[in-house]
Amino acid sequence: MGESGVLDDVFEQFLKSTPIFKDRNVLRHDYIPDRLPHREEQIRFLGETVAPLLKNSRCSNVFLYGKTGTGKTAVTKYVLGKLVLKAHGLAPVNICYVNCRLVGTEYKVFFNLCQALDVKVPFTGLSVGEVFDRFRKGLDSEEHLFIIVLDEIDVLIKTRGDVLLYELTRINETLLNSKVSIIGISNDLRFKELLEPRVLSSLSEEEIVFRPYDAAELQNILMDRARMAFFDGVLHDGAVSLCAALAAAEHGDARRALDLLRVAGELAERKGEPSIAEDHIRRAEKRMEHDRILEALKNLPLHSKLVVCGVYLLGKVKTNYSVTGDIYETYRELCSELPLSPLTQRRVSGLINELDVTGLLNARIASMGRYGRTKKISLGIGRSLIKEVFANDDRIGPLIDYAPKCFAELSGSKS
DNA sequence: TGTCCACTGGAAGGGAGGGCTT
DNA sequence: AAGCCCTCCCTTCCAGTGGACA
Repeated sequence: MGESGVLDDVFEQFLKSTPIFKDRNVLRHDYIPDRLPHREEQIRFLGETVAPLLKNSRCSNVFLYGKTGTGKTAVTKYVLGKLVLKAHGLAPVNICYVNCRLVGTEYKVFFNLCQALDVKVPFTGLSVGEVFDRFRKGLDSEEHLFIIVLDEIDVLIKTRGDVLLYELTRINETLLNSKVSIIGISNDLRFKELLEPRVLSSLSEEEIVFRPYDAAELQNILMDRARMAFFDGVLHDGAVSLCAALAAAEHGDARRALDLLRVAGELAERKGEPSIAEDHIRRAEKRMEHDRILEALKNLPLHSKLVVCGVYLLGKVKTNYSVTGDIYETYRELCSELPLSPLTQRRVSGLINELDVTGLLNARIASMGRYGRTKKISLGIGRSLIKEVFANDDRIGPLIDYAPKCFAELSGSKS
């Protein structure tokens, strides 16, 4: 059978199969539904807080916190969406939503704020102070009620300190025509401790806490969405329960629950199966974890890949763990194979820490007494996964079966 | 009990890449 | 074009450290 024959079969099977999805967009996490079950209280509170804008006065700054997938972003977008509709013709309400983690630096946050006001700034080159001044001028050139939503605000503070927030919380003192309110959203509850007291008190004039959903609540949310996403009778009750239970175990993350449901649906669809059962959910879970790691590994910078590759190769020779020094030696060898000039050990040590945070490696510092103090490092993921990704990598591929010279005698004695 | 290893992690600074003002 | 000033990524330097060993 030729390739086109195979494809014909695929398409035919797809067309013949019972349709699963009515509307799969409903399960994406940027979708904001008309109803947000179990968040009525937060919606009302946020609504009450921003309502003064409708009468042309500034609203209090609000600080929302809770773990990922507890509905902070959804509630914010939902309420602000309604507010903008309501304010039309009444008050010059303007909103800028910034995700600090995606945006990255303080500079880029202001860059985004300027764009929201149609103020032109280059994407690099200016001092932060300069961009801030332009933002302020742009803002005050006409009357604005400006709401700044800083999502994942904790990321910004951890990398850059709170200068930005300090400036922003004080900006109203220098504005004549406009008023600014800030909605801060944080996943990290410890975030408040990192903040200067003045900034904290002005930022959290109001506070809203988002508790994790429990399994029953997640189940309601899933049912709600599933009704819109799937055709009737496609989704087994058991599948919903399992999905809710899995997500509840992982700190009540609704986003994850919805992802599971969507992937499970896609698995069933691809197999041409008429319904989604518990087994699909389980397979979806495995699949998502697998994909997540694959993606993370693929997108690593070259030097980080080499470090992971070094740990992988050492793992063949040594059981358990390796230490920084060994990994650095191996890494240097790999560099000279490519060839590529190696980074310093200090930097590699930093890379190892970064990889530890993402979970690709496990690193913990250990003191070996007379034999110094170092990090014990092992792979955080399956070896087959690494081989799979690196074998298809242009630069790393040829190194995947390399035998580190510095540990040749070890590998020899082992085999 | 003190020594001393093999690092760790903070701090400062360099230079590449970018864009500003004049 | 010259002179500045940013950010980002990296290097260099160095004081600090937990615990096995003498």
